[in-house]
Amino acid sequence: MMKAKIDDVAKLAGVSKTTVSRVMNKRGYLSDKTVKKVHDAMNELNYHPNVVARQLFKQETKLVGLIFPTVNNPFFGQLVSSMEKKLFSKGFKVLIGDSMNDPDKEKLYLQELMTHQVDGLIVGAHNHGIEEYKNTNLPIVAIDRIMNKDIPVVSSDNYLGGQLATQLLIDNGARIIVHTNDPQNIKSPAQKRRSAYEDTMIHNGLDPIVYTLEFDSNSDKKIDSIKRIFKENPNIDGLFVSNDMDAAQVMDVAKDLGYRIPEDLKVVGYDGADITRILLPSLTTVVQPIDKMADVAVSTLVARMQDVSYSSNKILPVKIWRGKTV
Amino acid sequence: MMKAKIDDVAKLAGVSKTTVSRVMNKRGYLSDKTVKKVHDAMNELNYHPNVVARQLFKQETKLVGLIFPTVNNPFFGQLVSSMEKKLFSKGFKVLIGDSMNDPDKEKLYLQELMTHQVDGLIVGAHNHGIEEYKNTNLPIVAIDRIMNKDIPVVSSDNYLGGQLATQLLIDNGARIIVHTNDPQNIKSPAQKRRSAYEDTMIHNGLDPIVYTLEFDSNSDKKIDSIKRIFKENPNIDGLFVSNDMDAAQVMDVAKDLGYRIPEDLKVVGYDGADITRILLPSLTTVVQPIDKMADVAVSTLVARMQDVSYSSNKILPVKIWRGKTV
DNA sequence: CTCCATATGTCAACCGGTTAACACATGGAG
DNA sequence: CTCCATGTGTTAACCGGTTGACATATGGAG
Repeated sequence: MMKAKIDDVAKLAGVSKTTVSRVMNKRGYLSDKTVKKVHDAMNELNYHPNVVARQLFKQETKLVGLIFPTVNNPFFGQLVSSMEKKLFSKGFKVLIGDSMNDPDKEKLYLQELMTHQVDGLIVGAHNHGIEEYKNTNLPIVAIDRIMNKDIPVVSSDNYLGGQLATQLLIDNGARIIVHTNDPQNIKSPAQKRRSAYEDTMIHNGLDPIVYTLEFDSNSDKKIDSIKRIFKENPNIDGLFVSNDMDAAQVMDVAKDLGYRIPEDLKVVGYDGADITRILLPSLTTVVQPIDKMADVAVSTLVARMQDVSYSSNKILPVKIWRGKTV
Repeated sequence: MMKAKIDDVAKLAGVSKTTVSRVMNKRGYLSDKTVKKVHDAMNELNYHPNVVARQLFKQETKLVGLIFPTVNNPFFGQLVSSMEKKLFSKGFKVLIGDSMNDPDKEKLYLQELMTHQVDGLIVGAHNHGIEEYKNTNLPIVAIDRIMNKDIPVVSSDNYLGGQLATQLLIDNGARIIVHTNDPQNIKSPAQKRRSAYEDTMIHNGLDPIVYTLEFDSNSDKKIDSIKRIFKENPNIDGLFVSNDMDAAQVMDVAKDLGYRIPEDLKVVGYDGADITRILLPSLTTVVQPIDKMADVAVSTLVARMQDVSYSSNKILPVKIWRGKTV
């Protein structure tokens, strides 16, 4: 059975298709009687306008591309979900690309989003050196990463967060403090947390000790890396973990090795997403204002689309959530 | 600056636009020299074909609509993420609608997806009585819910899971066992877990005790409902919670009230999503095969799109993950 | 009488890619 | 000589909705 088209609605309503288009777009003079006739015909035919035709004509898709490492993660999941809601309320729908920290996947997704003629992009993936963004000629907002000077960035204060986390450990007596972070080829915001950690440690006359954890949750390789931290630092008494998922894994391994948290080992995580706060409320963590980041990112993108002025670089405040691990 | 069109590529390559189209679609006879000339021109112009025009002509968008309560939740987040990956590998992109268990939102999203001419739908929202699905004439796959006899359903074995969870509590000595569940107007799979719990309790000569928890995480109202469980059942020694997020909250409240888990109170959750397994590994829970559900749902949808045969009702097995809460 | 507002219709081009049908050219096999 | 394969071009219609320009009709105000 054929889908109803505007001509079918026009015929059933006994008006021209121009009139149907006028009713749909609320344009021109229209009597109440005609409007009702058209709506009745649409309902009877179960007519859905084909936005593809409209998109082609208007050169605008009302689609926004979101490129993020994954949504199966508390921080990114909440951020993407929050942005999707805000964009929907402004009449946009989102196409999501999970880049999994793989530059080739990120390029592929970008390519796909370009062919789908998205009206804008919000990019939170952190692969370095993707030159293709330069060529898109699209309004872009970046999350947590500087892409170039023309693209506004929304982030939380990762440096301050790193300072707060490290200082909290020091102030609570920790001295042999290890920091875990992403590989350095991944230009993620966690690198600022590392810088802050290192600066704060040196400032307190302590030795920075950094371990790299790969971005692939729950793999044996990661567990091995975590075990190596304890093996190589038997006197460890503090851990600043660059994200909450890793923090959970680190604590699990620590407990298996006999450490009591926080008596023997104090732990601070990072992100404080809603899911984490419910599933692991005991974790002391640096809380990013995720919903606020989403709000600012969407507002900035819409402002760019409309060529109105916007603030180029937003750094939103973080705060410490005191659980029980420090 | 204008976006390059197929005519621009043709002109730069010195061929006809029909030849460019033949190159893009790998159709007809083409010399290697011509193919190279066209590709070079595309690269030089940074040309992205406009799939909107193609969609209009071919009457196919390669978009799939996903309607789920939310993605900011371990179970749904993993399920949607997994489906998105599988659909992308088959050439589809997804448009997501978060219905938040609100029938009006679900209808609105469905409407929007229809106007975007999605090629199919995977529906995991559980609002009752949305008649509009009947009119879509689209291939639809449902997750965890019977919509009508024509729509294939993919679910895990919620009844068996409920049995296993309840029996595990009983086998480990619990006798005053409470079950928490969604409101009954929400036709979620959790209702089968409730049935199983009730049947298993009665079968063991015990009284079923069910409490309703609203679907809005971390609200004070929910905390109050949880507190009421302990107030009204001072001799409680077992809890079967219908999802892991609620289980975490229930345990948090229980600990605040002085219960030791599992000594004083044994707890079993449900879902076992990857995120939960990392953030709360101690939780004993019924693990759904989320990635397998995603795989089956996508395969079934694609089969429906291609009018090839498929299995109408897939119930996938669950298993118990023994953490430390039982 | 003229002009304006209201109301609806007609016409046709447009958005960008797809593609069928056919034309023309060349070379080789039967 | 005929037919087929290879290679490329031309033409034009199509997908569905949008919309400007203009036409026609009616009624009322100045």
